[in-house]
Formats: sequence, C-alpha cells, structure tokens
Amino acid sequence: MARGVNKVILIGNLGQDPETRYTPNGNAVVNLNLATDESYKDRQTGQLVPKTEWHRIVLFGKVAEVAGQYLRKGSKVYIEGKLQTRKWQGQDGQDRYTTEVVVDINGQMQMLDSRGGEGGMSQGAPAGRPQQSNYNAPAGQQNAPAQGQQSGGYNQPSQGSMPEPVDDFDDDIPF
Amino acid sequence: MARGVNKVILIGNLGQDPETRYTPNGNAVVNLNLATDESYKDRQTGQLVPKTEWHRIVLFGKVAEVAGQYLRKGSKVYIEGKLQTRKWQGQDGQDRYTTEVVVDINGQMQMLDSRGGEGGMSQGAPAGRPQQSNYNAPAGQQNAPAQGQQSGGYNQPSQGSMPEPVDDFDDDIPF
Amino acid sequence: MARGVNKVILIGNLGQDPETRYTPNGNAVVNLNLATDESYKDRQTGQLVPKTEWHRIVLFGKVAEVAGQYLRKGSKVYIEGKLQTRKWQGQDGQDRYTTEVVVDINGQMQMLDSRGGEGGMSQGAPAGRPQQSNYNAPAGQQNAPAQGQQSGGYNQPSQGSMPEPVDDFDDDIPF
Amino acid sequence: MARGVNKVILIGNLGQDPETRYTPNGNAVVNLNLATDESYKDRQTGQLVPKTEWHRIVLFGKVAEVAGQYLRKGSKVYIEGKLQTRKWQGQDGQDRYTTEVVVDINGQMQMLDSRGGEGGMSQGAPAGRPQQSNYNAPAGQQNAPAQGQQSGGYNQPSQGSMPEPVDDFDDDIPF
DNA sequence: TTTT
DNA sequence: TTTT
Repeated sequence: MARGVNKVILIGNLGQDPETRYTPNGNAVVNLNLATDESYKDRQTGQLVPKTEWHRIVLFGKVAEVAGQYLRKGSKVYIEGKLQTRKWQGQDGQDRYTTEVVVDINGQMQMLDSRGGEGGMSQGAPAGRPQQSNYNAPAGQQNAPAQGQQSGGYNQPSQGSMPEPVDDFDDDIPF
Repeated sequence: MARGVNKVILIGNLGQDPETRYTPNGNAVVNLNLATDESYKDRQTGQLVPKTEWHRIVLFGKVAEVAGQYLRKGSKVYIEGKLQTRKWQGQDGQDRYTTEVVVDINGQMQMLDSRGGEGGMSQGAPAGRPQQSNYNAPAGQQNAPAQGQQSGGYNQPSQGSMPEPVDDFDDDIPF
Repeated sequence: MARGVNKVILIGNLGQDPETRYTPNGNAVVNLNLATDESYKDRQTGQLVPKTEWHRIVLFGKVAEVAGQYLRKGSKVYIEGKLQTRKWQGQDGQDRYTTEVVVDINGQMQMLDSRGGEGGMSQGAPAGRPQQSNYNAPAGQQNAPAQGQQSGGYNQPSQGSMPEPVDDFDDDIPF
Repeated sequence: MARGVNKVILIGNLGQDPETRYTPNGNAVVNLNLATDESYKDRQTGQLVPKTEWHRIVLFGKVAEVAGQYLRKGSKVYIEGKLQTRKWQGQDGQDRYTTEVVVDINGQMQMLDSRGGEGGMSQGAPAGRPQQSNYNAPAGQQNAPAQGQQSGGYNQPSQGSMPEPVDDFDDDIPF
C-alpha cells in the first residue's frame, strides 16, 4: 500500500499528560507532546550544550487507548510512526502547517518506564492518578464521545484511512 | 551525545531541484522537497486512494554537496535524519513553526536512481545539466558565499552543533 | 503484541533470483540473498576498501508473492523486517544457527528499480524472464505446493502466526 | 561511505552481564546478549503465545565502554547498529557463521533503565556492583589488555574500519 | 539467559 | 512539486 517509506522513530519523555479525544465512532485519538534530548559541543566554548526537541504525536486506535490510559507527564516512551503535515487556518485566515508523527496500526508504541508507579503494562488503572472519565470506553461504542469531546472530528485511520480535517481544536494554535 | 532517539527514514522523490546555499564558512546547505507516496483504502468506496506527503529536508556538510550536485527534480532518494522544528516570524510578526528533517554527519543520504544520466555515485558532473556556479566550492573556503548567498547564517552542524537561526530566506514563508 | 523492538532496515541488491516455496496452505515463502555495500578507510593504507555484507531474507504472505514475481538477481530493494535466528541440525547432528531477516505483515518491501526492464510495480510478468511454475498460484489454494516444494513446512508468521518447523530444506546448509 | 543501508534497531533486555574485552590498542569491545520479546496469537488455540528472540550485540569504542560499565543482566537498552555475519571454524574444521549486530561510531546505545541503582547516565560506578578491573582503562593505553584478554584481536572499527578475525574466543561456539 |  |  505504499510506494515510498515514511518512518519516524523516537524515544523521549512526555512533557504533559496525554490528551484523549474520541471520534464520532468512539475511537480514541490521543495527542502527546514528546521531548527528545540531545547534546552537542559548542564550537566556541567547547561546552556540551543540551538541546531538547519537541514532537507532536498523534495516536489512533488500540495504541491510542493504551497510551491514554498508561502514559503520563514524564513517561518515557518509544514511538514508531510516520510524518504527516496538516494544514490549518490561523485566526487571520492564513494557512498554517503543523507536522505530526502519526502512530496508527502500522506504527508502534512502547512504554519504557519499568516497574513501579509510572505504569508499564500492568492491568488496571494505578491508584492516585487522575482518571479520565471515558478512559475505558470501548472503541466503536456510541457512548464514548461525551461532553468535552465532541470536538473529535477524527476518523479512525486504521490500515491506511486518513484522519479527516479537524475543525474545532481547543484553540487556534494546535502546536 | 544523546539521551533520546530522534530518527527519520524516508524514501521518496524530489518535487524540484535541490536548493543549495552556502554558510559564511563555505559549507553547503541543501534543501530538498521530498514526496513520499502511500495509498489507503477509502472506507466508503473501497477504492485505493493515493496520498502524497511532502517533507522538507535540510542537508549539511559533505552529504549536502553530493545531494546538491547529483540530485534533481524527480530523483529517488533514501534519507535518514532527525526531526527539527524551527521557529520563525511571519510578516504579521506572529510565530510560525516549520518542521524539517535534518541530515547531518549522523544522517545518511542514498541516491536510488541507478540509471545512467541521472547521477548515482559516478564521479564528475554529468554533461547537459545546469551547473550551479559554486557547486564545487570546497567547504571551508572563502570563495563560496558569493552574492545572494551571504544570506547563509547556517553554522555547519557537524557532530552535534546546531544550525543558527536563518534570518533572510528568499521569502517570508519557508515552507 | 510486542514488549520490545526488533527492526531491521536494509537497502541492497539481490545476489540471485528469489527462491519461492509454498506452504501446505499455498502461501508463498520467498528467500532472498541481499547484499548491502559499505566502504571503509583502511587504516594502514588510507585506501577506501569496499565491503559487502550478505543478508538472508525470508518473506511471507502478500509481500512474498510480489517479491517472487518481480524481483530478480541484481534488483535493488528496500527491506524492513525483524531479526530471527533459526536452529537447525547439521549432517553431523550438531546444532547450527542461521539468522534471517523476516518480512511478514508487519514488515515492508519496496522495489527500487525504477523504469524499464528491471521490474518495478508494473503488472504482468516481463517477457524473457524465467517463469516459475507456481508463480501466480493464489495463496490458500491447494495447487501450490507442487513437487520440490512439499518441503514447505512454513507457517505464515503474519501478525503472530509462526513458521512451522522446517524439516526438508534442499540441502543441509541453509545459509 | 556506503552504497546501501544496513540498520538494526532493537529494544530489549540483557540476558546476562556484558562481556568486556580489550583490543591490543586498549579499546573496549563489549558483547551483549539481548532478548527482544514479542507475542503472537496461536492459530489453533487463539492463545497469545510469548516468543523471545535472542540477539548477539558487539559494541566498539566509546559506546562499548559505557555499555560495559553501566549495563547489567536485566538492563533494558536501545541498540542501533548494523548486521554483520562472521565466519569461523568449528572444532570439526567446518565453517560456521554467526550474525551479530555491530554498534560502532555510526551506531547508538541508550540505556532505558531510569530507576536509581541500575545505571542511567550517572557518573561514577554505583556502589554494590561487581567492578571489572580494567573498567576505566583509557582506550589506547597499553595497560588494558590484561590477563584473560590477550584474546583480543579486534581492531577498533572507528568510522568504517572493520574488526579483524577473532581466533581465540573462550570456546569454540561463540553464539 | 532477560523483561512484564 | 515528485514518482509508479
């Protein structure tokens, strides 16, 4: 289904809790802000300078549910997805572009926080963590897109189908 | 030098000829517009729908020289680099962001057009091709940044150093 | 379905025509011998020395059919798969191990020979090419495992299904 | 320096402590046994069956020193390297082949155990851990290849140079 | 031989 | 804007 290669591999940490939305069909769509760290040697000073790159990740389907349920601010995660640049309109009516890493059925997400409070693969929601109301809403059920989530507007891109244009993000600047 | 992973792998075709610039130090900086193709099955119609994703690639150093010299509109190429989002100011004074795939000494570029005239690994510039004046300017020499290219402003990011902000792109909208 | 990452990405050329087998279920299993080239600078002489690495690739399912049909000795190809080490018995009864790159439904194969006689995505078998009798045998049909191929014995490892034990390779030394 | 792509990306856990050797030049060469886990659905039973794949990793240079110093049995690690198949002679005089994932200056190694005592990026050797005598032997110094390590025989493959044949592994079966 |  |  592809006559090219478009692959992104990231390991980094979440800058904040995942944002979970649901499509009209009840499929989870999760956004992550992921930081990858690098350091380089300054040519003037010879000092090692840290540099953080931020990535916007969008997960669909099963992997979105797991991400929304178990990842939290600070979580370390492996992401494999593809690059996608989305066009949107600024308040001034001008076109803007946002590049995201899309993780769908062809991608992968691996939680890298082992043992202990941060999550992992353990079943059940760890205590002491803010629960999101629709967390366990089974994909495909109609009860999922509850209040605050009508915003949805995503189609589930399973096996190649693409997310539809999003017209009602919380604010005007999605990145 | 890294406490994370930030890797992009692409195979696609150039939408246009490479754009070559030179830094004040005479190092080549090359921009590519790369298309990766995918097709997905439309859920309504069951039709296979082609979809093209465009990527902005920036190459530095030796690999930039090779890209600028041998790649052309339509060339098929393998790219391995990292994601980097650059902030710039629109004419309206507002912040804009552009995400690029940066190919530096840690990255890779492979030409995938095997046929004769289009390039490959062959030495020497093929005949019948528009030559760019500063093509063979050895990196690090002072003759490189000729008129129209003082604009430079890139530092060569070899082994971790970062590109400096670019303040005088041809136009206001670099993507 | 994975609590780890096991990924291989190769671009190289086939050392010989693909070898196609069929499982008892009529699914294609294709073996490729793939060369990846690299060159390194000899520390004594300073010379650039070419070095070829050979990889054994095994493709299953749909991608196997395409590979068997269109790839030929010399074809350039992109492979994405996973590492798998298989144990087998030498004639002397001792254990041997062979590591292969397995391309199943989670992997990818891209033909990189563009335009012209070498293949590409073109429909129909190019003329003047040795046809293999069972080439177009649809997967899942019983006519596939003809003589010389009962050897099969692979299960298709797509998304979890595993290769069955292989007991009758053509010869004793599969690598 | 390459006319192909040969890349391996793994995330898994060490089956045992790293084995550190030194070349005659005092450069560290470290071997890891890495397990990557996957599970697949059995087609008969419908059960989810776990499957572990074992990988032999060889690290050279700086990354080898870090690996030897901080990784331990059970450590989770990200590995980026290239495939290399090495020929050796069995006791019976017959050729054997072993495929390894080589991590040199072009590769990467990331420790993924964040928790305290097990390593991470912290300076200095954590207490309560078996120290290896030649741990801090600076590369290139003659004191490194102490007893039990004359075996060495590796050249450091920095930037493309290749490991020389190894003729005196501890035992006859290196994998 | 690891890990969850 | 590319390619098949």
